[in-house]
Amino acid sequence: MTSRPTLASLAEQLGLSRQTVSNAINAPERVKPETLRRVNDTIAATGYRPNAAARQLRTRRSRNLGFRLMPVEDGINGAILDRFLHSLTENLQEHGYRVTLFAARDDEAEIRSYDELLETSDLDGFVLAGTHHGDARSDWLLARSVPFVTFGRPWNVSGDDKDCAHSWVDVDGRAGTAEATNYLLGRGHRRIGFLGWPAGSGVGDDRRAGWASALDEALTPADLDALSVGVPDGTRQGAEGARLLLERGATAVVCASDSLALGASEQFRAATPGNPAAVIGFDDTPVAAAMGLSSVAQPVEQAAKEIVDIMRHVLDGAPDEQVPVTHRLLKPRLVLRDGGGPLASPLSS
Amino acid sequence: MTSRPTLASLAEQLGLSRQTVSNAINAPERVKPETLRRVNDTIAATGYRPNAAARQLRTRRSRNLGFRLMPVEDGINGAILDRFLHSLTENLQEHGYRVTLFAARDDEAEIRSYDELLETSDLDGFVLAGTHHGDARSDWLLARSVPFVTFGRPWNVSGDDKDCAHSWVDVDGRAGTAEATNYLLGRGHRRIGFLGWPAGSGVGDDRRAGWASALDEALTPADLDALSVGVPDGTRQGAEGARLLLERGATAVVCASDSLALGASEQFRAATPGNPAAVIGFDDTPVAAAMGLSSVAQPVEQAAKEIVDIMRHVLDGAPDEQVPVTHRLLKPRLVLRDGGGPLASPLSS
DNA sequence: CAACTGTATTTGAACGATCAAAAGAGATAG
DNA sequence: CTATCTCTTTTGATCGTTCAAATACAGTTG
Repeated sequence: MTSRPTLASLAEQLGLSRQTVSNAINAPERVKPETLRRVNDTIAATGYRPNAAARQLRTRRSRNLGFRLMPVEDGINGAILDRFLHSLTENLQEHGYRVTLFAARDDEAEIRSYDELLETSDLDGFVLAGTHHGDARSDWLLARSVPFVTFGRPWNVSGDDKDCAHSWVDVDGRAGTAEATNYLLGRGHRRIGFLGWPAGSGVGDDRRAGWASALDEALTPADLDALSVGVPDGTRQGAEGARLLLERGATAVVCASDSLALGASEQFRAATPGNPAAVIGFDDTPVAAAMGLSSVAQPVEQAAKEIVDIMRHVLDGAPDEQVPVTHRLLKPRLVLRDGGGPLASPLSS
Repeated sequence: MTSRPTLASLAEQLGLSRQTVSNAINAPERVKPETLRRVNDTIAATGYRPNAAARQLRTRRSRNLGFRLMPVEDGINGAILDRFLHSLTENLQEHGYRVTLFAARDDEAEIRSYDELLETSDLDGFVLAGTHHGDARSDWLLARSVPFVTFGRPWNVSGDDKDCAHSWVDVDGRAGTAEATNYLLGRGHRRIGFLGWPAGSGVGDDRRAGWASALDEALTPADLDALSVGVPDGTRQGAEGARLLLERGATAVVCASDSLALGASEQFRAATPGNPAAVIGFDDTPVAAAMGLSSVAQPVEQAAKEIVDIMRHVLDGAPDEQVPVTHRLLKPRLVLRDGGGPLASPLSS
């Protein structure tokens, strides 16, 4: 066994030239079928693999995409990004791409990283999670026409998604909370509260809107107003908010996150012992599963797949081809559990 | 603004040769101080960054390490790997290394990935999580003398770590459960149970051993035997196991995971209403934090740092220098919380 | 038969860095 | 004055691939 085979060594072995072997790999249609077969045979026999660095040097493509790891926050909601990242990696891998991670404390540091990673030319593009409108990061990338797709809408103030200059894939939170609310309506609840975050966050307001739309006919605007509470994310805050909602006569609650739902569920169970809590969370995190909490599940695997599709379109397309900006809104799925904590009996439905 | 600066363009600008500029970057001591200053100035002025691909092609180093994303399991314990990965990325980044992710369904597929990633020569080494003795992966990597460090001991049957042929960093689970048990002893508990997994898993047995050693004097062997329960990981199983322990007179319990602890805590609270549950989990996952559960925290950040240190030693050292195999066992930390779920009152200690 | 067509293959250069060895400039010694 | 040594800088080759253009060859065509 000598050294690793290269194009040149293969070519010599076959009595061909480098370039023909190269063509057999990258542009098979240019090569005579008979030759192609011979080349493929020896490639298989020798286990030849093109050297990534050499290829990258010449083509200026690394088949590597960057993903920024967000600072670990509460970790409950972080779990969903974990699943996303996993799925992203798998999907990209199938198409010969890889994910390179990088960490950054804030958006500014993230941009510095972009610069660095692009300058050394080892990344072809980026996948961003959680952009906001006027996001310095997307602006920076757009200005340099670096390929990127975001998981999450930019939430531009105008509310008009059409003018967004970059592709994104997101989950329709509004549809999710609407479905959750409708489910509770179907179970006979009327005074269904919404436990979310302080107004102003795109995601939060969207989720609230779904709840409000579902109750549009069942409740008066005044009631809607009373039954909507906004608190910072967290279990304790969730319990606090739920207490308020209970005081205002809520018999069920739809939450903007599983953290909130966890706190709320505890509060509801304490208030109405014996009854399974009519609390629905968001994100279907492992905690929700462990606690038997119903929750709205984001189809992160599908999101990752769609993002990869868009990316491939951009990266594998002809160099000058102008790929249209794509926006995809995915429907979440309501996952029903007994809702009463790990030991509660199943719903008698 | 023309095109990206290269060594050659810098050299021309300075009236020097490529190699001198290269030396200024990679071996400053070989360059006259005055020249070095001039070079550094123009590097700063032009924002020059060496092209990673070209460098990689020549040096056969990518400054990229591979990390396999495990299949998402329960996600509760997955959170700890998430933190680890984050810290790993940050630490490597500080030293000019990057993390490339890849997914694999099983060990065999993982090995195929190694092969692929190494052949195309874009990875310098790997960081593995969760190895076991006789692990095909570590054997494969060792046989090819690919640099790698594992997070987790290989748990070889002999129990003798000394003969392990590769470097690892791990957390001393035994010390963790011992500390937890001692804490409960200090609080007046005597019949302290252990809720773990079925015997046979290295990690699980290690954690059980810590509990047993702390109770060595307080309990008879028979009691120890009765107060140790092994069940598959999960909240429901934890509750089930805790029921058993309560029947056998346990007043407190140390668990091998937060999932188990979560179920146990629920069970204990139901059995002794009013009292905060004397349940201690393991891993200090977000769930534990959210539920106010005490737990043994693994210093994953430190583990990541140590792993990076070892890796740097191997990769940045002289090519022929034989780096000694390193084993590091880190002490976990007991994180105390009220233990009574999100709404329970704090301990009246 | 010369001129054209199209297909299949080859050649030389380039990508941007580093390695190995040579060369130039001073200093020191014999 | 030459030889030797050290310090600094330069030269030419090389890593393995792809690009752009050239070549070879067979088949049409007027």
